[in-house]
Amino acid sequence: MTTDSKQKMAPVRGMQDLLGEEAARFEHVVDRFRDVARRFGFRPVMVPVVEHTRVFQRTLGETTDVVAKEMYSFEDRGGESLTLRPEFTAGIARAYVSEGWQQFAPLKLVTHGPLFRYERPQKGRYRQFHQIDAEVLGAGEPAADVEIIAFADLLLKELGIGGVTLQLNTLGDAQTRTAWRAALVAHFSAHMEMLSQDSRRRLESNPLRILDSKDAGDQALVADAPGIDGFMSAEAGAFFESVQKGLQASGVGFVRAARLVRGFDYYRHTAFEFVTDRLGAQGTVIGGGRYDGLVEAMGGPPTPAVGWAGGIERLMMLVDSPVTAVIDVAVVPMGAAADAEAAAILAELRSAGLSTEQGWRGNAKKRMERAARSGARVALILGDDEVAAGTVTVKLLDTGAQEQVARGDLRARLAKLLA
RNA sequence: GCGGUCGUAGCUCAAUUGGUUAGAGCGCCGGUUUGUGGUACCGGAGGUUGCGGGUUCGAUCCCCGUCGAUCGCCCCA
Repeated sequence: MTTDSKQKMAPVRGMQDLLGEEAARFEHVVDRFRDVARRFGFRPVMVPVVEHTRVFQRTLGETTDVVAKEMYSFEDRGGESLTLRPEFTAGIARAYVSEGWQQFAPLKLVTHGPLFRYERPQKGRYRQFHQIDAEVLGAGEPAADVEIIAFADLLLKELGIGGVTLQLNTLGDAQTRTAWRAALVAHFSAHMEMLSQDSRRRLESNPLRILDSKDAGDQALVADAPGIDGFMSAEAGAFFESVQKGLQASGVGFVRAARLVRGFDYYRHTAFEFVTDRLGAQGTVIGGGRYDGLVEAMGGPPTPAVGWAGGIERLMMLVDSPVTAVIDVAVVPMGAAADAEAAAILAELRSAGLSTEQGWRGNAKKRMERAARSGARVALILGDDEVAAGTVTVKLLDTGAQEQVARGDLRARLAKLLA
């Protein structure tokens, strides 16, 4: 690439490098996710980043944008079509089938990692993005829906994210959804000339989507479109009722969003989104629902399932308290004898569970500067005098107070100071 | 994929309606102090103004293209 020789190296479009506070916030989101997952009894699952292209084609529905134009697909050296995963659910369902995980059902699983979609990047929307993901496989009870939504709700609380609303809806069972969909198509077809260009296309591909069109003209039509409640089967109605009662009992606040639908074909019953108005056009922070037909479509046994995914980049933008890495102790050795002693002290403190740092270069001033900047609470100054006397100078960096501590008493003294 | 705005040092931004050698703060490196930080003072490095082309005596500034960022649409976490 001779034309690139002058050009600075840059990340691929829509992919980003994170360092410092941003990287720390990313980790913070994942840490809280793991902790809350543990409390809800979810177990980790690992699935590949790459799948056979047909895994996503079959499950996402041929007409969705993700499959039609957003997949990172390529041929490997054997000529097989592979795809970088654009979402988690399909891969997990595939694993459930190919690994015979039905023997463990019901399974409560969590995972997180990178996903890829070839889209126009925007704030909170990237070509490589990251999600946290939770799934319950093999449970058709509304209590599973309640539990997994409560999980997301508690996570948002633990992250201190306010101003997020849980929007809840149902798509009913297969009959309900089919009947409702037919009624919507009839309604919108009757007013075809008033529909926006986009919505005319949706009428073919995904009529439910017209319901949350942002076009003002469409919204007028949507206002008197038939609601799902008129088509709900008794079973589907009872299911939704049960989910709502469970959420209320769990203290999870929500609003009914009758226009909320899901893009993917395999959703049934519960659909939900945690939305915010702080991220521009990308309002959804966590979204999910029930997908009872998916595993069967993958060639597995009929398996009810419910899950959600949350965008880590979006969540980190809403975490307002920055989390900074903290070092307990910074060691400042001066001179060759001190270097050896410092290595011994570092090994000891690290084994004892303290986070430690040491100045590698510069005079005492430079090393103290770095020690202060590392965020350390205590500096250990170690020179020829201390080595000879078998002591360490312990300095509290916030007050500046310092004292001589015998080498053998160091750990006990530090434990007291850092408590 | 479509439309709007933007692109100057590592970062945040200046540069009078097109005019000498493109500046500042922060950060970085060094010094005042080769055993003491968060303050102060002094000095230094660092830019083909995203990239390519055009107009002009002359372009950071005007025009076109391209790449990237950003906002909205589509779709979605």
